[in-house]
Amino acid sequence: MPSEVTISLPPNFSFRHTVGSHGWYDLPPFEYSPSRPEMTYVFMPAAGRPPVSVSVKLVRRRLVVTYSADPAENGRVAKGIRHILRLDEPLDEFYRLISSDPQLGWASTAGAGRLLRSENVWEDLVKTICTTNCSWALTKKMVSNLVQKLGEPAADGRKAFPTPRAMADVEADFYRNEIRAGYRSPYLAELAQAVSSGQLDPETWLTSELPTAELRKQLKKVKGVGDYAADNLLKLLGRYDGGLALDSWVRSQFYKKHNRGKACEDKKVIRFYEKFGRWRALAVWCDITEHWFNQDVSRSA
DNA sequence: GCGTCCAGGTCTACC
DNA sequence: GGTAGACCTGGACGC
Repeated sequence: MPSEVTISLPPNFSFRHTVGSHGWYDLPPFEYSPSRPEMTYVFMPAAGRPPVSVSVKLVRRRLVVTYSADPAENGRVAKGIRHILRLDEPLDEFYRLISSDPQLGWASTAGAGRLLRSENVWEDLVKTICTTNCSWALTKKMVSNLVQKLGEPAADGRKAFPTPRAMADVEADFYRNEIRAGYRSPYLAELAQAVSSGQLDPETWLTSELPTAELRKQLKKVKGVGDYAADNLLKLLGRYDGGLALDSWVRSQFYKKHNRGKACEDKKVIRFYEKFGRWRALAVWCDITEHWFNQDVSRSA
């Protein structure tokens, strides 16, 4: 008999805009199909307990989370889902700022703007490194390999993202030959060692009181994390006042939408979103992903 | 089927 | 601080 926990939602929350906010839903241990609005995820083993595989569905403006584990896991599961879907993130100021904006008003109407994230910063950090300098297909391959080859299975057989310890237990050659991480292999091995040994604790970035520019410097100290990766991580940490996380795809979308298809310097992109102040990185993302949700921009859960 | 070229960010060495 | 070249993979392309 599966356990179940129900989670109430903030008024401006959209399930599909949050889960589908960026590509994370397409990477294990997430599973999601827009045509079947149910998200599954596997929480890592914790405190000697095995991974927990959860299924999340929207039922009458509430999230119903079912999982095959002891009901004593209710607290952890509910807290984890709130974190992943950013249910406690205050976006009222952002929505007020964009509500009358011709480009972004749709996002406040739709309840978009919450960017899906993993249960912890460690997982987001490794996945972000796997997005750099390669196609999305290769990112999927690397992350799938990590989960399949180093992740621990939950009761239903689905595997969690590997822990720092599990990743520290293998050599750089394993990442090169088995994960197909290429030149990122020594970066992943070094990162896993640092986190596993306690030398680096990415979770502290969530509550860091450092100014965003300083925190960005900290992130860039991790090998494999450059400008784009640091800015992407800052967004997942809830900091939207860093850089704009401009990669080739974001740039090409901007050129199409705002520059008659012609390439331009990043300075022009930055100027375009300046008016959104400390929300600029979130504004960029909402703007260039608008077409993903064009079929229905109502707050349809 | 094979070889070549290219795109994709980051690192390091160098200026 | 800015720049060039290397890193590695997989897809596209030509033969």
